Amino acid sequence: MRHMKIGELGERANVSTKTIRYYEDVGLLEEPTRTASGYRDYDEPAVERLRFIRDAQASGLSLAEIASVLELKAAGERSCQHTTALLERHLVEIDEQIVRLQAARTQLAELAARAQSLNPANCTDPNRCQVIG
Amino acid sequence: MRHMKIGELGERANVSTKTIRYYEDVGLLEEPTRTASGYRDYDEPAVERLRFIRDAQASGLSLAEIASVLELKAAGERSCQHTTALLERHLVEIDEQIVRLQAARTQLAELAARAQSLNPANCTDPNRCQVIG
DNA sequence: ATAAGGCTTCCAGTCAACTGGAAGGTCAAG
DNA sequence: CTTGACCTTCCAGTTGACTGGAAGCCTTAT
Repeated sequence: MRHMKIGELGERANVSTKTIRYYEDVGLLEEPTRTASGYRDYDEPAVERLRFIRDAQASGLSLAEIASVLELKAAGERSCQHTTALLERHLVEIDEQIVRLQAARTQLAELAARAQSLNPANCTDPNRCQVIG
Repeated sequence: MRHMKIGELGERANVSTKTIRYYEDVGLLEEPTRTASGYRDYDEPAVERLRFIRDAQASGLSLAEIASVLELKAAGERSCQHTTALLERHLVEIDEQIVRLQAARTQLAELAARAQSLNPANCTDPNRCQVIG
Protein backbone atom coordinates (compact mmCIF):
# COMPACT_ATOMS: atom_id res chain seq x y z
CA MET A 1 0.00 0.00 0.00
CA ARG A 2 2.03 2.86 -1.30
CA HIS A 3 0.01 6.06 -0.95
CA MET A 4 -2.88 7.07 1.23
CA LYS A 5 -5.07 9.97 2.15
CA ILE A 6 -5.42 11.42 5.61
CA GLY A 7 -8.28 9.18 6.62
CA GLU A 8 -6.36 5.99 6.06
CA LEU A 9 -3.26 7.36 7.71
CA GLY A 10 -5.34 8.23 10.72
CA GLU A 11 -6.82 4.78 10.89
CA ARG A 12 -3.49 3.06 10.60
CA ALA A 13 -1.85 5.15 13.31
CA ASN A 14 -5.00 5.41 15.36
CA VAL A 15 -5.19 9.18 15.29
CA SER A 16 -8.09 11.32 14.12
CA THR A 17 -7.76 13.31 10.91
CA LYS A 18 -8.41 16.41 12.96
CA THR A 19 -5.44 15.60 15.11
CA ILE A 20 -3.19 14.94 12.13
CA ARG A 21 -3.98 18.36 10.66
CA TYR A 22 -3.44 19.86 14.08
CA TYR A 23 -0.03 18.22 14.33
CA GLU A 24 0.80 19.68 10.95
CA ASP A 25 -0.36 23.11 12.08
CA VAL A 26 1.84 23.12 15.13
CA GLY A 27 4.84 21.92 13.17
CA LEU A 28 5.00 18.36 14.42
CA LEU A 29 4.45 16.88 11.00
CA GLU A 30 5.79 18.46 7.89
CA GLU A 31 3.38 19.32 5.13
CA PRO A 32 2.76 16.30 2.94
CA THR A 33 2.61 16.43 -0.82
CA ARG A 34 -0.80 16.97 -2.32
CA THR A 35 -2.78 15.23 -4.99
CA ALA A 36 -3.88 17.21 -8.00
CA SER A 37 -7.12 17.99 -6.24
CA GLY A 38 -5.43 19.22 -3.09
CA TYR A 39 -5.78 16.16 -0.88
CA ARG A 40 -2.92 15.35 1.50
CA ASP A 41 -0.97 12.41 0.12
CA TYR A 42 0.96 10.28 2.61
CA ASP A 43 3.39 7.45 2.14
CA GLU A 44 4.26 4.46 4.27
CA PRO A 45 6.92 6.12 6.45
CA ALA A 46 4.35 8.70 7.49
CA VAL A 47 2.58 5.95 9.42
CA GLU A 48 5.81 5.18 11.22
CA ARG A 49 6.43 8.81 12.06
CA LEU A 50 2.95 9.26 13.41
CA ARG A 51 3.27 6.16 15.54
CA PHE A 52 6.57 7.41 16.86
CA ILE A 53 4.83 10.60 17.93
CA ARG A 54 2.18 8.58 19.70
CA ASP A 55 4.74 6.47 21.53
CA ALA A 56 6.79 9.48 22.49
CA GLN A 57 3.68 11.21 23.72
CA ALA A 58 2.65 8.15 25.69
CA SER A 59 6.05 8.28 27.31
CA GLY A 60 5.19 11.71 28.64
CA LEU A 61 6.87 14.05 26.20
CA SER A 62 4.90 17.15 25.32
CA LEU A 63 4.25 17.84 21.66
CA ALA A 64 6.82 20.63 21.77
CA GLU A 65 9.43 18.26 23.13
CA ILE A 66 8.58 15.69 20.51
CA ALA A 67 9.04 18.33 17.85
CA SER A 68 12.60 18.95 18.99
CA VAL A 69 13.29 15.24 19.17
CA LEU A 70 12.00 14.83 15.64
CA GLU A 71 14.26 17.63 14.55
CA LEU A 72 17.21 15.78 16.00
CA LYS A 73 16.02 12.59 14.40
CA ALA A 74 15.74 14.28 11.03
CA ALA A 75 19.09 16.00 11.37
CA GLY A 76 20.75 12.68 12.09
CA GLU A 77 23.98 14.52 12.56
CA ARG A 78 24.67 18.04 13.83
CA SER A 79 23.68 17.01 17.30
CA CYS A 80 22.19 19.66 19.47
CA GLN A 81 23.18 19.76 23.09
CA HIS A 82 19.81 20.87 24.36
CA THR A 83 17.96 18.09 22.67
CA THR A 84 20.49 15.53 23.73
CA ALA A 85 20.19 16.69 27.30
CA LEU A 86 16.43 16.59 26.97
CA LEU A 87 16.62 13.01 25.84
CA GLU A 88 18.92 12.00 28.65
CA ARG A 89 16.66 13.62 31.21
CA HIS A 90 13.65 12.09 29.66
CA LEU A 91 15.05 8.59 29.70
CA VAL A 92 15.35 8.92 33.45
CA GLU A 93 11.78 10.17 33.60
CA ILE A 94 10.56 7.25 31.54
CA ASP A 95 12.19 4.82 33.92
CA GLU A 96 10.58 6.57 36.86
CA GLN A 97 7.28 6.53 35.06
CA ILE A 98 7.54 2.80 34.45
CA VAL A 99 8.12 2.31 38.16
CA ARG A 100 5.10 4.46 39.00
CA LEU A 101 3.02 2.55 36.49
CA GLN A 102 3.98 -0.73 38.03
CA ALA A 103 3.20 0.60 41.48
CA ALA A 104 -0.20 1.78 40.32
CA ARG A 105 -0.75 -1.52 38.55
CA THR A 106 -0.11 -3.46 41.70
CA GLN A 107 -2.43 -1.35 43.78
CA LEU A 108 -5.21 -1.34 41.22
CA ALA A 109 -4.92 -5.06 40.60
CA GLU A 110 -5.28 -5.66 44.31
CA LEU A 111 -8.36 -3.48 44.41
CA ALA A 112 -9.82 -5.21 41.40
CA ALA A 113 -9.26 -8.62 42.92
CA ARG A 114 -10.86 -7.54 46.15
CA ALA A 115 -13.82 -6.01 44.36
CA GLN A 116 -14.34 -9.00 42.11
CA SER A 117 -14.63 -11.40 45.00
CA LEU A 118 -17.76 -9.59 46.16
CA ASN A 119 -21.31 -9.45 45.00
CA PRO A 120 -21.37 -7.07 42.05
CA ALA A 121 -25.11 -6.51 42.09
CA ASN A 122 -25.14 -3.56 44.43
CA CYS A 123 -24.76 -0.76 42.00
CA THR A 124 -28.24 0.61 42.25
CA ASP A 125 -27.63 3.77 44.18
CA PRO A 126 -27.41 6.61 41.65
CA ASN A 127 -25.12 8.44 44.02
CA ARG A 128 -22.46 5.88 43.45
CA CYS A 129 -20.74 5.35 40.15
CA GLN A 130 -22.11 8.54 38.74
CA VAL A 131 -18.58 9.57 37.96
CA ILE A 132 -18.22 7.00 35.26
CA GLY A 133 -21.33 7.89 33.32
CA MET B 1 5.01 13.28 62.79
CA ARG B 2 1.34 13.00 63.56
CA HIS B 3 -0.44 16.06 62.16
CA MET B 4 0.40 18.53 59.47
CA LYS B 5 -0.92 21.51 57.62
CA ILE B 6 -1.49 21.69 53.91
CA GLY B 7 1.98 22.99 53.13
CA GLU B 8 3.74 20.04 54.65
CA LEU B 9 1.35 17.56 53.11
CA GLY B 10 2.04 19.10 49.75
CA GLU B 11 5.76 18.86 50.24
CA ARG B 12 5.63 15.25 51.34
CA ALA B 13 3.46 14.13 48.44
CA ASN B 14 5.05 16.53 46.01
CA VAL B 15 1.86 18.35 45.14
CA SER B 16 1.19 22.08 45.40
CA THR B 17 -1.18 23.38 48.07
CA LYS B 18 -3.24 24.84 45.27
CA THR B 19 -3.62 21.42 43.77
CA ILE B 20 -4.59 19.83 47.07
CA ARG B 21 -7.38 22.35 47.56
CA TYR B 22 -8.40 21.76 43.97
CA TYR B 23 -8.59 18.01 44.56
CA GLU B 24 -10.77 18.69 47.56
CA ASP B 25 -13.01 20.97 45.50
CA VAL B 26 -13.60 18.37 42.84
CA GLY B 27 -14.30 15.68 45.40
CA LEU B 28 -11.11 13.69 45.06
CA LEU B 29 -10.08 14.28 48.63
CA GLU B 30 -12.58 14.49 51.40
CA GLU B 31 -12.59 17.57 53.57
CA PRO B 32 -10.02 17.26 56.31
CA THR B 33 -10.64 18.27 59.89
CA ARG B 34 -9.69 21.82 60.76
CA THR B 35 -7.64 23.37 63.50
CA ALA B 36 -9.29 25.87 65.82
CA SER B 37 -8.14 28.63 63.52
CA GLY B 38 -9.56 27.04 60.40
CA TYR B 39 -6.42 25.48 58.92
CA ARG B 40 -6.72 22.12 57.21
CA ASP B 41 -5.29 19.45 59.48
CA TYR B 42 -3.98 16.28 57.84
CA ASP B 43 -2.75 13.02 59.27
CA GLU B 44 -0.23 10.48 58.04
CA PRO B 45 -2.60 8.41 55.88
CA ALA B 46 -3.46 11.56 53.94
CA VAL B 47 0.06 11.46 52.52
CA GLU B 48 -0.53 7.92 51.36
CA ARG B 49 -3.84 8.79 49.77
CA LEU B 50 -2.36 11.72 47.93
CA ARG B 51 0.49 9.58 46.65
CA PHE B 52 -1.99 6.98 45.50
CA ILE B 53 -3.74 9.67 43.49
CA ARG B 54 -0.46 10.67 41.94
CA ASP B 55 0.42 7.11 40.98
CA ALA B 56 -3.03 6.44 39.62
CA GLN B 57 -2.85 9.63 37.62
CA ALA B 58 0.57 8.72 36.31
CA SER B 59 -0.93 5.45 35.16
CA GLY B 60 -3.27 7.40 32.93
CA LEU B 61 -6.46 7.55 34.95
CA SER B 62 -8.34 10.83 34.82
CA LEU B 63 -9.17 12.52 38.10
CA ALA B 64 -12.81 11.49 37.65
CA GLU B 65 -11.80 7.87 37.25
CA ILE B 66 -9.55 8.08 40.28
CA ALA B 67 -12.46 9.46 42.26
CA SER B 68 -14.53 6.40 41.47
CA VAL B 69 -11.63 4.11 42.27
CA LEU B 70 -11.19 5.85 45.60
CA GLU B 71 -14.86 5.39 46.29
CA LEU B 72 -14.49 1.69 45.68
CA LYS B 73 -11.39 1.65 47.85
CA ALA B 74 -13.21 3.40 50.66
CA ALA B 75 -16.27 1.19 50.35
CA GLY B 76 -14.12 -1.91 50.71
CA GLU B 77 -17.20 -3.96 50.18
CA ARG B 78 -20.38 -3.21 48.21
CA SER B 79 -18.48 -3.60 45.01
CA CYS B 80 -19.70 -1.60 42.07
CA GLN B 81 -19.74 -3.25 38.71
CA HIS B 82 -18.87 -0.14 36.77
CA THR B 83 -15.82 0.59 38.82
CA THR B 84 -14.69 -3.00 38.78
CA ALA B 85 -15.00 -3.04 35.01
CA LEU B 86 -13.13 0.25 34.86
CA LEU B 87 -10.31 -1.26 36.85
CA GLU B 88 -10.14 -4.34 34.69
CA ARG B 89 -10.06 -2.27 31.53
CA HIS B 90 -7.50 0.01 33.00
CA LEU B 91 -5.17 -2.79 34.00
CA VAL B 92 -5.05 -3.78 30.36
CA GLU B 93 -4.37 -0.18 29.42
CA ILE B 94 -1.57 0.06 31.93
CA ASP B 95 0.07 -3.01 30.46
CA GLU B 96 -0.23 -1.54 26.99
CA GLN B 97 1.14 1.70 28.27
CA ILE B 98 4.16 -0.03 29.78
CA VAL B 99 4.82 -1.64 26.42
CA ARG B 100 4.55 1.73 24.67
CA LEU B 101 6.83 3.27 27.22
CA GLN B 102 9.42 0.62 26.69
CA ALA B 103 9.15 1.05 22.94
CA ALA B 104 9.60 4.79 23.30
CA ARG B 105 12.47 4.23 25.69
CA THR B 106 14.27 2.07 23.21
CA GLN B 107 13.83 4.51 20.37
CA LEU B 108 14.82 7.52 22.43
CA ALA B 109 17.83 5.75 23.92
CA GLU B 110 18.99 4.93 20.43
CA LEU B 111 18.58 8.52 19.37
CA ALA B 112 20.42 9.72 22.44
CA ALA B 113 23.28 7.35 21.82
CA ARG B 114 23.52 8.44 18.22
CA ALA B 115 23.42 12.10 19.18
CA GLN B 116 25.97 11.72 21.90
CA SER B 117 28.53 10.19 19.63
CA LEU B 118 28.64 13.38 17.59
CA ASN B 119 30.15 16.75 18.12
CA PRO B 120 27.80 18.59 20.45
CA ALA B 121 29.17 22.04 19.68
CA ASN B 122 26.93 22.79 16.75
CA CYS B 123 24.03 24.35 18.53
CA THR B 124 24.59 27.89 17.45
CA ASP B 125 21.77 28.32 15.00
CA PRO B 126 18.92 30.00 16.85
CA ASN B 127 16.49 28.32 14.49
CA ARG B 128 17.30 25.02 16.02
CA CYS B 129 16.46 24.07 19.58
CA GLN B 130 14.18 27.02 19.97
CA VAL B 131 11.49 24.65 21.02
CA ILE B 132 13.15 23.80 24.27
CA GLY B 133 13.68 27.34 25.47
C1' DA C 1 4.33 44.53 68.39
C1' DT C 2 5.52 44.00 64.02
C1' DA C 3 7.07 41.59 59.99
C1' DA C 4 7.44 37.38 57.39
C1' DG C 5 5.45 33.61 55.85
C1' DG C 6 1.76 30.25 55.77
C1' DC C 7 -2.98 29.78 55.90
C1' DT C 8 -8.08 31.01 54.33
C1' DT C 9 -11.83 31.82 50.40
C1' DC C 10 -13.26 32.99 45.92
C1' DC C 11 -13.00 33.77 41.23
C1' DA C 12 -10.86 34.29 37.05
C1' DG C 13 -7.23 33.01 33.83
C1' DT C 14 -4.10 29.74 31.51
C1' DC C 15 -2.31 25.96 28.94
C1' DA C 16 -2.00 21.90 26.10
C1' DA C 17 -4.21 19.29 23.13
C1' DC C 18 -7.57 18.69 20.81
C1' DT C 19 -12.59 18.97 18.75
C1' DG C 20 -16.72 20.80 16.35
C1' DG C 21 -18.88 23.00 12.78
C1' DA C 22 -19.60 25.79 8.72
C1' DA C 23 -19.04 26.11 3.86
C1' DG C 24 -17.59 23.96 0.16
C1' DG C 25 -14.64 20.87 -3.30
C1' DT C 26 -13.71 15.70 -5.02
C1' DC C 27 -14.62 11.14 -6.39
C1' DA C 28 -16.33 6.25 -6.98
C1' DA C 29 -20.60 3.69 -7.15
C1' DG C 30 -25.04 2.94 -8.74
C1' DC D 1 -25.82 12.71 -12.62
C1' DT D 2 -26.62 12.52 -8.11
C1' DT D 3 -25.73 10.60 -3.52
C1' DG D 4 -22.61 9.77 0.15
C1' DA D 5 -18.21 9.38 1.93
C1' DC D 6 -14.04 11.80 2.04
C1' DC D 7 -11.48 15.70 1.57
C1' DT D 8 -10.37 21.08 2.05
C1' DT D 9 -9.80 25.65 5.09
C1' DC D 10 -10.78 28.54 8.86
C1' DC D 11 -12.06 29.68 13.31
C1' DA D 12 -14.14 29.15 17.51
C1' DG D 13 -15.20 26.21 21.53
C1' DT D 14 -14.13 22.54 24.94
C1' DT D 15 -11.91 19.74 28.38
C1' DG D 16 -8.97 18.57 32.06
C1' DA D 17 -6.05 20.04 35.25
C1' DC D 18 -4.43 23.24 37.26
C1' DT D 19 -2.62 28.26 38.57
C1' DG D 20 -2.61 33.26 39.85
C1' DG D 21 -4.05 36.89 42.49
C1' DA D 22 -6.73 39.64 45.66
C1' DA D 23 -8.04 40.42 50.36
C1' DG D 24 -7.49 39.12 54.68
C1' DC D 25 -6.65 35.99 59.05
C1' DC D 26 -3.06 33.14 61.94
C1' DT D 27 1.55 32.06 63.94
C1' DT D 28 6.24 32.49 65.21
C1' DA D 29 10.59 34.78 65.59
C1' DT D 30 12.79 38.81 66.71
